[in-house]
Amino acid sequence: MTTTAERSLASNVTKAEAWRAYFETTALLTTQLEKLMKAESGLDFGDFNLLLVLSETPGQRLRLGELAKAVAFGPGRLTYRIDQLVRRGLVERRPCPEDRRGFEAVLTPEGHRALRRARPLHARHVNDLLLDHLTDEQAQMLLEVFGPLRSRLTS
Amino acid sequence: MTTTAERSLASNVTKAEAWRAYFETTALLTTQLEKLMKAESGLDFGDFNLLLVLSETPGQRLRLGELAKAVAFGPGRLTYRIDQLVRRGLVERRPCPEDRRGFEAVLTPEGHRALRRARPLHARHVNDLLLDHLTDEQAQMLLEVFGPLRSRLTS
DNA sequence: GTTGAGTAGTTCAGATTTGAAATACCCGTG
DNA sequence: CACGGGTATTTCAAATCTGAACTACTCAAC
Repeated sequence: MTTTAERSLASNVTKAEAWRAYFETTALLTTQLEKLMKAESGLDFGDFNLLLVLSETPGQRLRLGELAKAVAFGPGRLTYRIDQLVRRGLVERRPCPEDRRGFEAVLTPEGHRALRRARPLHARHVNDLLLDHLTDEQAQMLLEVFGPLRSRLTS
Repeated sequence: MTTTAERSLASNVTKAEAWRAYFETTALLTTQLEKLMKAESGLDFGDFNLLLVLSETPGQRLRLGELAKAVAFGPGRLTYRIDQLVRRGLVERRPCPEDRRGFEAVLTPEGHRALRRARPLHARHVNDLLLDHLTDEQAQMLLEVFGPLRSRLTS
């Protein structure tokens, strides 16, 4: 027979294993993806995600704070990264009219081109490493797990 | 009617969304976990994982290279981190008898204690942030997705 | 045993990240 | 309009990470 306590214990064991698998594998996955991306396009993961977020926003512009939240960067890190992108001409830093404390990052045409070049590489690697190995149900489940989690963590 | 092409397109869209949710949420999650861990125990994520891996190994010792693989650290990074841990007395670096090029990291009693202290904190946060929100089926699925992926990436 | 290709770890310089101030501005209240 | 607490971003030093040499050793072939 299986008691409630035993069932809940078994569940916790599975959950612990799930955490380990998820956590350790994610480290491997992002490491490898990062390496591939940096080697093949000139954009590392951080660059790519910043440009991606910008590209999806109306006017391809975003307040620095919003951008920071979107990619989970602290303020110092964001300033540094944006400086880098500005120096490379992929992004413009422009003072914000409504709030003189603020700035917005604007995707430049170069930035757009760089993103366009990098995107298929990125997609290919993500497919190769992860998505092609997922059933539709698994993908659905990932969405159901991480979507709500994102809201919870963001709020 | 739904053609094969349309179905596969829909599937790819879901998969792309799943990737975004997974990837972005993981960044948020690890950031917050890192912050909580560092604040409450003296161990950050890297320390914790190194000690954890060591603690699970027979004799609580492991060749540096193995350890590096286990936590997905490059060689320079591992040397740096192990130095840190040695300095704090949590790990001992000991020459390897069978191979004079090599060293093994050994968990010290202090290291064991530090891990013992940190573990419940870690578990609590992981539960709060993620595991408590998962159904058993979802946990099972995470295991089924990331377990094989780990093997694939490790090999 | 000498040579030479390969492996384990370290070192070092440069790049990036962190965390804690510092600066400039916003906004509500008196 | 002056005050003061809050927000947006930058700055700076210290910590950490990366990648490319470099050192010391192994192992197999000659």
